[in-house]
Amino acid sequence: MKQPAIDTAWRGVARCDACAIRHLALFSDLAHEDFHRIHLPIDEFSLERGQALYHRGDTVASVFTVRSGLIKLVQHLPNGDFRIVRVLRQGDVAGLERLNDRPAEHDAIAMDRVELCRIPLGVVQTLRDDTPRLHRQLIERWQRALADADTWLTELSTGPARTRVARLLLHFEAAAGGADFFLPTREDMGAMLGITTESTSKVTAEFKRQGWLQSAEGPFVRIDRAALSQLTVR
Amino acid sequence: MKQPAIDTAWRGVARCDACAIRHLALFSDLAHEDFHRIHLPIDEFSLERGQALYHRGDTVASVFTVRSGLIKLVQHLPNGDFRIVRVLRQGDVAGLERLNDRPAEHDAIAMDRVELCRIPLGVVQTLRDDTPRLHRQLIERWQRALADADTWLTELSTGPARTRVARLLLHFEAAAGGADFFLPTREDMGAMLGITTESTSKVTAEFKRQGWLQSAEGPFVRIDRAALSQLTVR
DNA sequence: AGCGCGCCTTGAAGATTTTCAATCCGGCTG
DNA sequence: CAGCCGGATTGAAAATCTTCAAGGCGCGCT
Repeated sequence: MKQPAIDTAWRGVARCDACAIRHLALFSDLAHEDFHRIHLPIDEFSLERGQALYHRGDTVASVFTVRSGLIKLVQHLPNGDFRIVRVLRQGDVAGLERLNDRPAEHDAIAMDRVELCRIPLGVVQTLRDDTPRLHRQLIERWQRALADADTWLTELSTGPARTRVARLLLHFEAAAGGADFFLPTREDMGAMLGITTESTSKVTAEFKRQGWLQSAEGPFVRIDRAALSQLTVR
Repeated sequence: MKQPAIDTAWRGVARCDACAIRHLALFSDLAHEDFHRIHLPIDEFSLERGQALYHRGDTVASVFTVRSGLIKLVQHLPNGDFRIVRVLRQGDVAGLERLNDRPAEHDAIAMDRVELCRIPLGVVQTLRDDTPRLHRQLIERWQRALADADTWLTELSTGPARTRVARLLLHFEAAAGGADFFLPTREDMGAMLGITTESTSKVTAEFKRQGWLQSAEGPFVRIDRAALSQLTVR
């Protein structure tokens, strides 16, 4: 069996009760006491763009929460086609299915530099069974993942290319809270939208010409929300 | 708020411990004793094709398990487009999100005659918190729903129309255990695949001409698995 | 500075899909 | 039985996408 491709930047043991993104993370609802119930062998590490967190079929003994950056979940078809079925961002959990002892269902790949926490399955499973709060959090995650999946299908895989790209950009912007956001490669965008890299490029290039998509700091961009929303309607 | 559209054939109070599809249903793992822990005000009823089980935004106080027939979960876009994001069949649970107190996320519509059990939320919630077995079942359902969603995206919304239709037919056949299966309307198939009704019709008509899709008893059909699998590869 | 590499952009031709309109078909109704 | 209705099918033209190929551009490396 293929082993997970984690061989990278190990930052150290985490202190979850002092975590900067605790309000977003899996353990957000744990009470102070819960943290002391067990020793938490949780550590932080990071991946560079393109590195895999795990591959389909892997049976890693951990789940991961994303501290920063973006992780794409990729699913392949026998004929070589593939789709990005979801993108995980800050606070999301990768590898939820491992909690049910299923092998990983996707390839999980860093889209940019990503910081993560590795949480041993055992920790989550124990805490889950003991603390209803964590339990609720977990269900919550399932729900969110599913709602996301449906949205992708309905909004990002329906209609002509221009519409899809517009919706994707609006999504990213919304997810970033209206701020500038990271624009993935054309290939990745295409894989999210079910269109080719070239088509994606043609559309984004046009959006740029129209001034509806402008680059900002570094790899970030901003959009003309109103204009793109227009495209979405018709 | 819109009320659920159930006004139909009420069959009566169910006896879950004697249910014919118990091994598939939500309560499959409950022990005999569990059934006696509470009185189960669960009843059976049915919908005719086209009738709604609930609508997006409804806050029905029940979940439903499908005893027979097919339910489509439909999601609409502001511009009037829509996609079928999943199809529920025997043993599946409709309205899972209600367990988390979220309003329904889709329109749930009968695709043919459907028999259902209505299970009050309270019953599930109580049992869930008391019996780990039911609890595991529930998580299991979430997982399955999510895996389905991903499959739809990867297999049914990717590639040219012929390929998608072929994959859809293979899916249906597999879900029916290789037996003859119910072929939805072209419109519904189109909504699952993200293509127009006409395109769907053209492809299925061609498949019929090729003899890869033949009608069987009543509304049922059978397929040439090998031939359609071929289309899937390239 | 020169180069190579990875990704983006562009064009043109060809293939697919959508659109729009007409017909067809089976079943049901008056 | 004629007529009607809701799908299903078909065709032709127009709109979109994909394919294939050729540059470009920016950036890190030597």
